[in-house]
Formats: sequence, C-alpha cells, structure tokens
Amino acid sequence: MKDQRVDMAAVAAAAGVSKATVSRALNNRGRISPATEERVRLVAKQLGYRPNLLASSLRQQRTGTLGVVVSSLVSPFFAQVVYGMESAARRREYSLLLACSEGEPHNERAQVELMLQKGVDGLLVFPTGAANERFYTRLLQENIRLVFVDRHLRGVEVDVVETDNVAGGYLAAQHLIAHGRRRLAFLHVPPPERHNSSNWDRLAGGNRALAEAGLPPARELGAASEEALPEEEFGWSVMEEFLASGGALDALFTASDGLLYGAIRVLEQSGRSVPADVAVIGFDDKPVSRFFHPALTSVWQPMSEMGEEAVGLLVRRLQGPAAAPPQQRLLLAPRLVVRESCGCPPRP
Amino acid sequence: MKDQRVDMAAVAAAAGVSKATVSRALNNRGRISPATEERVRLVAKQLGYRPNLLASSLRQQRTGTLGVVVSSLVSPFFAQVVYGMESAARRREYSLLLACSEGEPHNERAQVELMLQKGVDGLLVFPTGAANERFYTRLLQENIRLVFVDRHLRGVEVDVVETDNVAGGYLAAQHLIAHGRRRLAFLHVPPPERHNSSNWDRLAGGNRALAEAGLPPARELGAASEEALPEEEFGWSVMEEFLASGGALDALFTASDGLLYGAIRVLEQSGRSVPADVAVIGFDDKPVSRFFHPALTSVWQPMSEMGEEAVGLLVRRLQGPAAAPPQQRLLLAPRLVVRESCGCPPRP
DNA sequence: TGTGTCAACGCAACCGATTGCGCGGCGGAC
DNA sequence: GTCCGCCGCGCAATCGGTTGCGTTGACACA
Repeated sequence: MKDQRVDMAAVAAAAGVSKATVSRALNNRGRISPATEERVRLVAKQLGYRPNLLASSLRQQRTGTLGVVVSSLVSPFFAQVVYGMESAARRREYSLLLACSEGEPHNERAQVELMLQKGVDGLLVFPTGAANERFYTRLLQENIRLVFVDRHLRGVEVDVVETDNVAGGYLAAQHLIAHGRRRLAFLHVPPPERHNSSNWDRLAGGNRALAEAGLPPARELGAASEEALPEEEFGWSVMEEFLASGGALDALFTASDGLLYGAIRVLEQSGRSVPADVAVIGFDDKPVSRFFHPALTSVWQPMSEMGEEAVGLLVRRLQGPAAAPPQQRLLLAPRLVVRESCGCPPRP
Repeated sequence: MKDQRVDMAAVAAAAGVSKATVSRALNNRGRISPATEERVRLVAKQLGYRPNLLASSLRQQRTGTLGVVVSSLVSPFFAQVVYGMESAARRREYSLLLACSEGEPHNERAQVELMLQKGVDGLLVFPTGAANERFYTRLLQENIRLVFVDRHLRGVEVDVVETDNVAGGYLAAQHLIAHGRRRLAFLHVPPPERHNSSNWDRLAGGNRALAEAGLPPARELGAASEEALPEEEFGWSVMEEFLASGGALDALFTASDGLLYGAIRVLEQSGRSVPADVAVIGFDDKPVSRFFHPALTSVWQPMSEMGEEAVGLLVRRLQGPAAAPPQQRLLLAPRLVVRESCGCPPRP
C-alpha cells in the first residue's frame, strides 16, 4: 500500500520537491541549487530509483538506440563487424537492437519496420539481395537515418561503408597472375550471401586484373548451386563436383576464406598439391587462416573498423541537420596478406 | 501545417472515429464492427501510419524486447549462441538488445542496468568472473526475469542454460587415456574468459577422468598469463613458452579449438608429431576443425541450441507467474567428435 | 409503446518522464 | 526604502498509445 514502484513522483515526494526538480537534478539540466541536487540524488539512490527510459524516450523523441540488421550471424565476419559496431556505439552511449534477416528481403523489411516502430534513432543494415530498393528510398524520403554496411544496393542513394571489394579482388588475381598462373577460377560464396554486391565486386576486381593481363575472365565455381550450406562444406562440395566433371585450373581465389578450408582438402585428396599445382588466395584473413595448412594467403579487410566507421557515420548524421551532403560512401582499403597458399616461399 | 506526424489521432480523425476505436481495430482487441475495422485499417495504411511502440510499451509495461549481455563477440562461439537466441526470439515476436561486457564485471553491470531502464522484459547474460553476485541476487529479489547462459555463478540462484562442461572435459580426457596417454596437459583459454566456470568445469571433468584412471591431474598451461590475446595466438605463445622451458607432455586437451590451431603448429615446429607424439582434443568443434590438418578431434557442444533454450526458458518465465520453481538448470549434453588429432586412425 | 439487452464506440485517465512558462523571494543598485 | 533582475523551483501540458467505464442506438419481446 505504501510503496509501489519507485517512480519520479515517489522520489519527488520523499525529497519534498516536485517531479520537475527531480528531473533537473538527475540530468543536471536547468538551474538547481547544489544542496537540492545532492539531496535529490541521495534520496533517489536510497529509494533505488530506476529511471524509466521508455517515458523519457517518448517525451524526448530519442531512444539512444541504433538498429542493426545483419543477414547472417554464423559467419565470424558478421560477428567481427558487429563487434566494432557495439564498441563504437557503447563509447557514444548508444545501445544496439540486433536482428537477423537470414538473407530474406522480406525478413529484412519486417525487422527494419519493427525497429522503426520501436523508435531507433537510426539504422545500420547489411542489405540483402535486390528487392527492397523502393522500400529504402521511401525511408530516405521520410528522412530516416540509414547506413548500409558491407555492400550497396544499386539505385539507393544512401550512405555506405564497405571494403573496396573491387580492389580486393584485383589484388588477389594480380598476385596469382604474377605467379605465372593463367587459368584462374573464382569460388562463389553460398546463397544467400552470393547475391550481395561484395561477392560480385570481388569477382569483378579479379576479372579486371585478368583483362589487363590479356587473360580470359575467371571461371566461376558454385554460381549455380542454391544449396545453403556452411561455407566450408560448400567449398568442399563445389570443388568436388568441379573436379569430378573434369574441370581444370591452376589458381583459385574466392570471396571468403571459409570456402577454401574445404576446397583445399578436396584438391589435395584429388592428388593436386596446393600451392604447387593450384595456387589459392582467400578473402577476410580469418584468424585461423594463418595456422591452416598451407598457411593461407588472403585479402584482409578491416572488419571491426567497418562497424566502427558505420556507427560513426550514422551518429554524425544524427547530430547534423536533416539536410546533409546527399550521399557518403566510405571505401575501406583491403590488404593482401601473403603466406604460403599462393606459392610464395614460406617465411621463417 | 496540415499533417505533422501521422499518429493515432490523425488516423482517428481521418477515419471519423476515436483513438480508442483505432487502437482496438488495429490490435483486434475488444468488439469492433468488421466494417469499421476494415475502414480504419485502410485509412491507416493510406496515411502510412506507423504505431509508436514506445508509447504502447509505456502503457502496457511490456516492450517485447529481451536484453542480451555477452562477454565477447569475436569468438564464433558467442556468435553461434546469439544466433540461436535471435532466431528463437524472433519466432516468438521478441527483439534483442545486445551489449558486450568485454569481460569486465563493471561493464556487465552497467549494461544490465541500462537495459532494465530501457524496459527489457527479461535478460540473458553470459556472466563474467565473480564480482556481481550480490548485484544479481538483488535483481532476483526485485523479481526481474534473468537467465544465465554458458556458465554459472556460485551462490546466485538463477536459471542457467549451459553445456555439461564437466562431462565434456571428462569425455576428452577419458579418450586420451584410452589411447594410452599418461601425461595430460590442459590448455587454458586466455583472460577474461579464463575466469568463467565453463573453463574450470572442463578442466575438472578431465581431472576426474584422470583420477579414476589413477593418474595425476592435468598440467595446467597458460593459467598464469594475463595477456588478452586472440585464442589462436594465445595457444601459440603459451605452447612455445612451455616447450622452451623444457616441458613434456604426451596429450593435450583444452577449453577451445581456437587455442589448438596455434599450439599444434608450435608442436610440429618443435619436431613433435601430432598425434603420434602429442595427441590433442579440442572443444567446440568449430566448422574449420574438420578441415584442419590434422583433422581435429573435438568436444562438440550445441551452441545455437543453447541460445534457443535460454530464450525458451526466459519466455516461459515471462509468461508464468512471478513465483515459479526456484531455479532451473539446463545441462546440454556435449559429444565427442572423433577425427585424427587424438590418434585414432583416419577415416575414409 | 415501454423496457431490457447487447454490440459498437467515445471519453478521459493513465503509463512516467520532460520542459516552457510563470511566480515568489532574495540580493544588489540607486 | 524602492525597484529591478535573476535564481530556484512548481504547475501543467505533452509525448502517443491503451483501457475501464459509460453512453448511444438498434433490435427483440412483451
């Protein structure tokens, strides 16, 4: 009968002041006498007052929460980027609402819509496929703060933070060509990630290097399979099928390290040596790649930085006025990490 | 001047009804004539009405959001568990608020507190170290819904979902002993994860197997190092130091696969063969372990299931009355996946 | 025509904070 | 001693839905 929940009114009553004063004291807004402020603070602590940020957010039209919609969580890549987002957001006093679209455009839209209803201040999205262009342009017209991460959507003029994937693919292919390889193949990632721009940009970068060297474009592996396997097994099964059908190649690059773990084992089992017979280069430079056998040469990309930059860009948009420069595109530089799998001599 | 934001009042006005009717029509609560309902729905859609769930939550004292506090995001283990949580939560129409404690008890408390202020309906926590017992018991007294994941805290009587880590460690050691190994070592995970119950339970399980076989307890490796390295490099550096100091062993098990990727390479570089000279068994059975060389024998644990079960348990608590059976403990069964690194003959 | 019932809907309080405006009182300047 | 100004604080509206309760009207039945 006495104390129900301790809300601001309870604190006000106990401290002998009004709710307004409590609010000002706890947020040190407005002018308050130091004595009153201290008393209110003390009373609040004694009563175990826990401010209700729902009410606060409702009034202030600001939740201090950012929405994140990823297309997958199983791949360490996403975990790393989200890690960067989380630490950057926490540093700036923002929380993260996380959802996964499973690569389904429909889920993606539903989650974005739900987050908007829950009042997120802005959105970080790994956009999937190419079915939501109109949806996103409509959101932008509504002046909703939005940043794409890791890939872009043609025709949607929204801020993007991504690795320079074309440059990454170019680096890989160029290096293989420098090793004298001529018959390059590109191993596609499994669906639904396959449909993202990052995958195709990496292929395009590789083909550009091939073209500049006067070579034919890369043979594409796994582009037809719609089996949604884990990367490692996808790489295994695609390569197995390719070899069984009499396919030939002397170099391989790909859009993810994970695929190579499986693919390399199949190549070895077929009697081919890596890198002697087939030189391979991965993408992401996962932590284990350094210790894999053979040690993987891979195109490293700044994953946690990508997350941090995305949050930074979004927060800048939130602070700035509604009308800002139309579109920002942040291209992060990849880097070729050379080890053994490309045919370079092992280092001490 | 005309249309500001489209709120419920705007829809009500446009449809010629009251706000109450709009609310009832959109949530099909209460009795509404089908004609009115359809009209309201239509008007709402035409106006692009987006319900404000902040207001709704404030009134209903329910947000449909669960808080998740992990101790790390870089390890794929956490990503997998969170993946399970996310899909289970989404299936039940819950969202996830995600934060990372970085293994710092102080951060962990701050994030939990913040989430409570933001009105989460319940919390899923990977508790760190052992500094927050009183904090959590106080929360439980406040009748806050809370579930621990992946590890427990002594003295805190809260629901837990974790792998049977003792059984897991037991399985690993027992298998190595069956291979005739006698001098087992246990490779600790790097801090801050080292301080969690999961790590110590696995060691304890292994030692139990050793004791039953009349053997001395496992030699502990890396227990002293407070360097917060990535797992792979931690395993490398600890093993390097151990060998340099003239350490001897004929079998190794650990609380994580990641450590072995580095440790195995050091063993090989020192001239020891794995598994001939040193048999090793990991924990987690990460996807790449199957393709590592040698193919890793590892104790698999149901990671995404752990996340799903945790959400299921929490949601059941939310639906049930406040007073429920005092504490639930869900122990998930691990499984030994036998490959080459333990010394078993390679399979076709 | 009078009365009772029930479906359909409106009114207004409520969730818990924030904040513009205004008021009383005290100090300093003249 | 009077007036002006500012400090410290309270009042009440507000954010946008939800919901208990009351009202209206249609219809059935006596």
